[in-house]
Amino acid sequence: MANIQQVAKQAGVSVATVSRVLNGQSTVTAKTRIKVEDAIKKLNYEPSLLGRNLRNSESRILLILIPKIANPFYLDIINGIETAALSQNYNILLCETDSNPERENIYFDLVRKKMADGIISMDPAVNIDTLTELAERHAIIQCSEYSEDSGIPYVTIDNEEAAYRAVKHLIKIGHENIALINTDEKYLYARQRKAGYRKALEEQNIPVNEDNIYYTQHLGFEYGQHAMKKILGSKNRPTAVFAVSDLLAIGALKEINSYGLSVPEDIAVVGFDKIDFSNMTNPTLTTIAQPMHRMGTIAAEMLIDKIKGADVESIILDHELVIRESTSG
Amino acid sequence: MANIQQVAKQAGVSVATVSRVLNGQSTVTAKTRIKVEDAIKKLNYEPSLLGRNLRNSESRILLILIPKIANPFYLDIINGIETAALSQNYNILLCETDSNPERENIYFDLVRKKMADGIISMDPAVNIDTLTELAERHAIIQCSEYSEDSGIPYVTIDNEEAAYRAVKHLIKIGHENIALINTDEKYLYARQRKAGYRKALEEQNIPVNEDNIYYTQHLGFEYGQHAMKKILGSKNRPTAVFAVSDLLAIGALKEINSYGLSVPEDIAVVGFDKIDFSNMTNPTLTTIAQPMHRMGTIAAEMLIDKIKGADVESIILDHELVIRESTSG
DNA sequence: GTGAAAGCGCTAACAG
DNA sequence: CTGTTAGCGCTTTCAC
Repeated sequence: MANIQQVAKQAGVSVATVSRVLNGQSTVTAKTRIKVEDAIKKLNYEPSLLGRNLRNSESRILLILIPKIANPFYLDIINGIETAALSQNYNILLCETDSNPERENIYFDLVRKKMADGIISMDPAVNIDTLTELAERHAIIQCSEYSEDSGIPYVTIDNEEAAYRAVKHLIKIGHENIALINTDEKYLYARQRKAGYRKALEEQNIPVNEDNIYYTQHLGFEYGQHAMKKILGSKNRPTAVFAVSDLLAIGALKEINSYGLSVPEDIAVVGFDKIDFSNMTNPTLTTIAQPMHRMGTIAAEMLIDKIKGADVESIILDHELVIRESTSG
Repeated sequence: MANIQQVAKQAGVSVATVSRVLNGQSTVTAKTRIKVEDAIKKLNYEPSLLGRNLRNSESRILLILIPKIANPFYLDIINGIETAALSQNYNILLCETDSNPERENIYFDLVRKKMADGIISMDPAVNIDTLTELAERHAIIQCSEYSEDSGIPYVTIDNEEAAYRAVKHLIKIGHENIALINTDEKYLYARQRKAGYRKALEEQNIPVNEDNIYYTQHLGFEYGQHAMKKILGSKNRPTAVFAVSDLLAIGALKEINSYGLSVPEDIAVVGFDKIDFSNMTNPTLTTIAQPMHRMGTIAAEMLIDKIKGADVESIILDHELVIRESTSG
């Protein structure tokens, strides 16, 4: 494997000149350039990023922190990040924390040790104190889930407003007894979406019944199934369900079917996220669409700006209610 | 940000000694060690991997090449790879090629330029010539999908045998008119699974009807739906379907439901892969389980061995037929 | 327009 | 047991 010295010798120039050609600097004569390019070709030379990165004190690697790769919610965001990153010559390291602090720390270490230039955190369970501390000396952006107090710039949607619209839609088509399947309120989005649910009900003077609010520990499909089982067994069975994630909603859907009831005739269902599978269920799922891809590209651009030393402002993006079969007979 | 020199000065020792402490070498006095550790703490020092990696001529990064992150098939394998990699202090760069040669080349360049130490390729659409050429100078392992000719070590299952068992199961429960939903035969696994399908039929003297074999361009859900639509419209409607991927099978399931027929009463369905969602459908899907996680850890271990210069042998792992509702009324 | 030389931060061979 | 020093491969000033 040739290095820059051997190329220089082969071309009969100095390493500085080879470096100039490599970096496309225009201060090189056409003639010299050709000589160098020939030598590169002849030796099959590839510049080492290890050398370059050390010299430039950068790794050109971006960390993405997510709790679970398996959660389809992140897919489009990741794609957006990747597109933006690649276009600026950055690569992304996808880090699944599994909500495990040890794993998280392995990845934090990567930026502490300069193997990564910055972090996009999408993990609701991230240790926000450590993240905040890290943000003092490193570039960090929060995406989707965030903590206002941390002072770390974020890009997200208005979760309260989105949940409000979802529930308002259910009310508009005639429902009053609406259950909420929420996750643990330690997560900001859970609190925000619940607030939206409350707001929609209260606005129509429908009393908020705490018994109608169900909490799950995780976002998995089975948890939605489980919550729905409880709902179906309750005394005053709701006629509609709003779940704070599609995965939960799809679980609910399945449980309703197994129970012998129909969606939306007996019970209407609304999800949140518009994951791919929300279109594959029977019936298809009414849900809230977030501009995932855009959120990703914006997060990446914010991060890269921050790495370059720029000041970066938080952004709130638009969302959309997608009405499908699960709320329209 | 302190460097090793400043730590050495602070501790009143040489950089070599600091390096020894960092790397846990036992040739350092307890007293000196303490001095160094104190200095490290005091300066909040973190060793730079950029420097270390250049010096060691390694990046400790492993590339994983997959066509689509969104394909749930890869999730567990990736998890397995990650577990094995992390335990040996490697990190993984998840590379989605989108079956796009340009993207692929960006990632290949990463190993050419020493920013990655090796590749685990799971992309059936990979440019095998380039990969083979790359394998001359770099560590590469094929996982799941492979090319025998390339000479690159692989870990996979016996696709023909697995498909054979799946179809045999359908025959055993009474089916004779069995359709196959396959993908493009440019992929080895497609050819192998079809061979298994043939073998099972021929073994029972059931003639193989080419009209019963349907091809899809991609592995997506919609393609399964589409293929099933054709099958339902055929003159001599099959009573069972074997799809070479769960995604296709789930699409077929949905189409059958929309058509007003029942699974498995009217048509039995078998998939392949045992992705998480195969358990969320109604009815749940009979499918072939591959030891994904193990396949991942083995692939990672093979790759790391290869990076270290060892000789590595290909491995074929066991699979399992998981019988669920879609084939048992 | 090109070259010489310093240095990014680290490890390891060698000497003592 | 510890220090001196060379060098991993590259970029970038500073001279000429």
